[in-house]
Amino acid sequence: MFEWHEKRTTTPDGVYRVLRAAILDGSVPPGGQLREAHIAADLGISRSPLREALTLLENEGLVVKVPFRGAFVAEVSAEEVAEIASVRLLVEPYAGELAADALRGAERHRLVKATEDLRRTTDEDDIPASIDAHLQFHRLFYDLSGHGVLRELWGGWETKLRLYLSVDHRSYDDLHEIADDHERLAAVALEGDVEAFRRELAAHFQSALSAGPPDKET
Amino acid sequence: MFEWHEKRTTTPDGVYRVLRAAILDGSVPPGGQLREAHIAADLGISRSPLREALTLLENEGLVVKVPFRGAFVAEVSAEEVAEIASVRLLVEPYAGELAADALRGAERHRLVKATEDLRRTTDEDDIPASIDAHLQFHRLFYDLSGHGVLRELWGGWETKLRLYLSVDHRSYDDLHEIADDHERLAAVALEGDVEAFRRELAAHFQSALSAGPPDKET
DNA sequence: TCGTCGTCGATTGTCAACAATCTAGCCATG
DNA sequence: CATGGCTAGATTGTTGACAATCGACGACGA
Repeated sequence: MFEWHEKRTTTPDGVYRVLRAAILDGSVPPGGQLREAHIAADLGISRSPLREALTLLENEGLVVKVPFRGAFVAEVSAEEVAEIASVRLLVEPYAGELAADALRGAERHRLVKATEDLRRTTDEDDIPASIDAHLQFHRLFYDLSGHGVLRELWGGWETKLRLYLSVDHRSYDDLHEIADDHERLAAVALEGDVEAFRRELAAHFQSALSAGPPDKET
Repeated sequence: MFEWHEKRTTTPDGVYRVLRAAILDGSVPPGGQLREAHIAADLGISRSPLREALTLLENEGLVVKVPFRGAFVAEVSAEEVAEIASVRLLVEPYAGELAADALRGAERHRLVKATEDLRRTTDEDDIPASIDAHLQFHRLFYDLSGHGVLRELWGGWETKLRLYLSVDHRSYDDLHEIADDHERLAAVALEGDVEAFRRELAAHFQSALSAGPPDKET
């Protein structure tokens, strides 16, 4: 039922990665229950390391544990994504500013590659790959900012965003527009124009979210 | 060696709170090792829930676990505090803006109380209480912002800041100045002047950090 | 027929023992 | 005397079994 067939993880926190991958791949649907005994048996390990991995995932916000009820994969709401976007609008331009030197210099090829990947995957309508490329693009600024807290911040958001995007493809109505957005973002980032970066980012969120939430169901 | 004598926590995540309190109280110095068997015996519980609590604390950044070596309480560096400050400078004014309505309205008394607490505790040179009041003051903006992600952000920072402040009192050379800073902060927050808030906050960090790091030891 | 209560099965939380690993001290050796 | 390997103790990681709790099914009574 899971897909660790290749890596055959031993026990430490590789379990964590396996579960995370399974959740993000959609092998376990949001709201679905994660039964410890079953998973532990499948992975050929005991429940202790599994519980540890579940605790990790709970802190990351990917699963919700209810006492004596079990662990369920979280459902990321459009509201939460919007909240994350509102904070990203504040910090991501700063990350871009800090990363500007690296982007213009030795690491420029990574930005170019990320942009090209996003363009190619959207052209091919390869949604999963485009999500990867999309997240990789934004991650770049945090990675190259040389700012540990910023990097940590993005790490906490990326999984949630990936889960949301994997489930909810509505925001991907117009893939080409997304590629356009990011080419403009890359351009202003290279220029080092923080304010323009913020504007482009806001526009990007606008187009993504406007396509987005249909109507509240909860 | 620990101080759960009052609450007599059973087992769930109360262990987590006990350990956290012990670390923040300085009962276990930064860098000190947390031996599972010993702690479990002291608390009268097994190692399983204890390990879970340690995992929680590791994610929170309060302890660092090295495989087969043990768990050690983290040492928060001045650099990390500075990084947190640089991000707070971006998001805290936003939190204040979102909280402005509540602060001017029904929840105004909480801001007044926090400001008074900070003034009183600094006047009395009660350092631990002033740290509480100080953190409580800033937390207020995040709490009242009605923004889940912002609140979560602050929650992740507060423990680290508290640990840093508990150990490193250098930034508390001039307690009165800190009280002054926050009275100005409260004033501009009530006015709803975001840019002024940002300036006051920057000045606050400036005065705190300039007093701060003596010289690198790591 | 509907509501309530008790029991059963399933699942999570906890415990104590076993295996794997690391550090410290000692002894032999160059 | 310094250095290398080795053994012993301590500590963490893992396992399987036991206890506590919850939800659901079914019987009973109004």
